[in-house]
Amino acid sequence: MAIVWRVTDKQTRVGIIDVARQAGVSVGTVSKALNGRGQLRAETRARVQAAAQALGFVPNAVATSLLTGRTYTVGLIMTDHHGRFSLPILHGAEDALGWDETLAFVCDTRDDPIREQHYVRSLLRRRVDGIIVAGRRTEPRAPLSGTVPVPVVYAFARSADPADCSVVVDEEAGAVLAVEHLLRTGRRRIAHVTGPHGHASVHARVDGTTRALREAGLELVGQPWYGGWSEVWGRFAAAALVREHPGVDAVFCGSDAIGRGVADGLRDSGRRVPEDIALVGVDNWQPVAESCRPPLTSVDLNLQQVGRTAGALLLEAIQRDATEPGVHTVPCELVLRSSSAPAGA
Amino acid sequence: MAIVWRVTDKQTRVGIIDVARQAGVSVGTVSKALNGRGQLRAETRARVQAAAQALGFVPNAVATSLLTGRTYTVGLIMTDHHGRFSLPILHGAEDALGWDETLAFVCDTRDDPIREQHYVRSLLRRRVDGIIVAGRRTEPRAPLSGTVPVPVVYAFARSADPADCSVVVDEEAGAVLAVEHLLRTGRRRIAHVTGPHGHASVHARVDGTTRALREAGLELVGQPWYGGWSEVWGRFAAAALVREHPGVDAVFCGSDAIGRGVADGLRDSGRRVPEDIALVGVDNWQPVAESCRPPLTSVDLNLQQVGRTAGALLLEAIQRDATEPGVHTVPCELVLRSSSAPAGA
DNA sequence: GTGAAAGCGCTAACAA
DNA sequence: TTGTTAGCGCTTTCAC
Repeated sequence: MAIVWRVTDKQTRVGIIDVARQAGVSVGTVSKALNGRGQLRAETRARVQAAAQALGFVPNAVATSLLTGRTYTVGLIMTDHHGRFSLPILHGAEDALGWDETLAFVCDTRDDPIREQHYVRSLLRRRVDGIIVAGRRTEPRAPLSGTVPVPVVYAFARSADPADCSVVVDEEAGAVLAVEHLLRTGRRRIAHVTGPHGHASVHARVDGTTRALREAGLELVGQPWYGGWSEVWGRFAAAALVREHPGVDAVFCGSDAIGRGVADGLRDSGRRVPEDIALVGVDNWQPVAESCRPPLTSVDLNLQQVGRTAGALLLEAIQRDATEPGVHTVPCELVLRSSSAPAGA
Repeated sequence: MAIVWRVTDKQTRVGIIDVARQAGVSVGTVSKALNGRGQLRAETRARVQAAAQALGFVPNAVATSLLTGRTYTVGLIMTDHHGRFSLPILHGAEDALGWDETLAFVCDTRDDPIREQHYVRSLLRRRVDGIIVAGRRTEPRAPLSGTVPVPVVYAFARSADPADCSVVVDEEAGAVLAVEHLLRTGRRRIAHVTGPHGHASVHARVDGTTRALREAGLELVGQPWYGGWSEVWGRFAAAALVREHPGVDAVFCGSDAIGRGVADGLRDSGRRVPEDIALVGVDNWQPVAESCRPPLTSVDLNLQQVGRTAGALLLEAIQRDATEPGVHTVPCELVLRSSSAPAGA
């Protein structure tokens, strides 16, 4: 970080001294007046405020931070460059942290651990009050490396260290939600088309699916169909599925993209959605779920709520100067669209 | 902004004084050693560095900023909450500004001018070196309100004030690119299905389309089809289009979503893409363009380049303490996929 | 009710 | 080659 010493620092910026001079008081008085502290005559307070206003005074938060040790900034480390997971988390965090109080540095690691380390150092040099680490996948991730003397909350992807504070989505319960909905609307022969073997999300959703079915005294139709996260995979799987299990009357899909692919594949195979086969996806990713034919019922991961919770935990940790360890879970929500309307309807 | 006065400020944080003590030198020497300035014996420099290392010293950028007047931070104001436009811009800007030097505060205005004003104030209080304002639509937008004593660069949506510095995409040239490609691959009866009347993007693309056709001595098939940005609109338009103009052999679509809808609509109407009708979209939005059947050729808006240019201009403005006024234009690029393969292929 | 002064952590001039 | 010191802009204690 090359430091440029400003030879002719623009003295145009008005400081508290200027306000003091203008108002005919001392800097201490200005500080008290502007921050509503201390015992001041109302008239004085008003005079100072008028002076600040007139001069266009903008307090220098850098100086305040140096003094108080708090910067009212946080770092958000994200690993999904498209922001589909991290932006909702950011919004939720802003809500919890007070968007008009705390500003967030957003750092996209582009999945490079070196880059991540650089960003953490950068954030710590700038004395952020805390850090939120937003994941792209839900497998536990390695905690930030090195000593991090500020609170850290992991969001979406939990930290592998249980002593850290993490906020995650209850993906298994989300799958249960989906399957129970299908059962409630009269479906009995339910298949599951999902993403790649080896993804934590995939397994959580498989577990939830089989559990919900078992509790209803049913079994999954066939094995889970593991593949990719893409529509192409969904289309392919749908064709194969109806060939192997012609009696299937519902498919719970591991993502909205898969769900949309399945919808198209089923239509190509001459099946009607939802009349013959009902569909539920995961993500509630609007551009996909709403363009699907028919629009796709989907499990919303509640990412904004994840962000809100993470923000709230971080705030508490900052104020108490200690992080609440453990994994905090946020429930999913089912968003109904026409792909899962009862067969009779 | 409530200030919390830390009664027991954690003295655990090691400062330059601690390093000085540890290394047996003065703070001035530590500063020089760590920043590679001044004339120091190599041995001293090494000793100081070792001490800093041992103590886990992380320099306090807040103090440096207070002194030098530069924070090495910028604000990114975004208005598209999903980040489809602003995140690529952010990435480009990071590249130009040096991601290991400058950190960005990301502020989502959620399309609320009040909120925007708050954010600007917040950024200015924190003494950001500059601000990038990323738009969601390409109509000129109102400049940031109030006095902004740092350089501002508008990206994607230009500022309505020509004295401001803006970086925009040459959307009209993008349309020309698309149409010329269709012409080059043997198409002659080209239609245009696009978004809502009244959007600057829509008009730029219509203009580019008609210009390219005129230059080839051709005319658009029918009128431009104005509608929405959605796939649903694309599907609807495609059906109507082939009814009204059965001879059409290509459609330039105002967005990838529209393009994908058109692809589906054409297939439903018994037309083959690209054999009977070629398709080109705009945005090069991967999830849509690649899932399209067939994958959609698309005009890439080069948003990352927009961000890079904006970042470079901002950096220059920061260093020279003056913004280069005017509108800087970034060209589009055509990304070929199978939807526009020659009819013969 | 208001002013004076110390000091947050650091850098750069200047003195030694 | 190294140490000393002033001061960035602000807040708070303490004296008045």
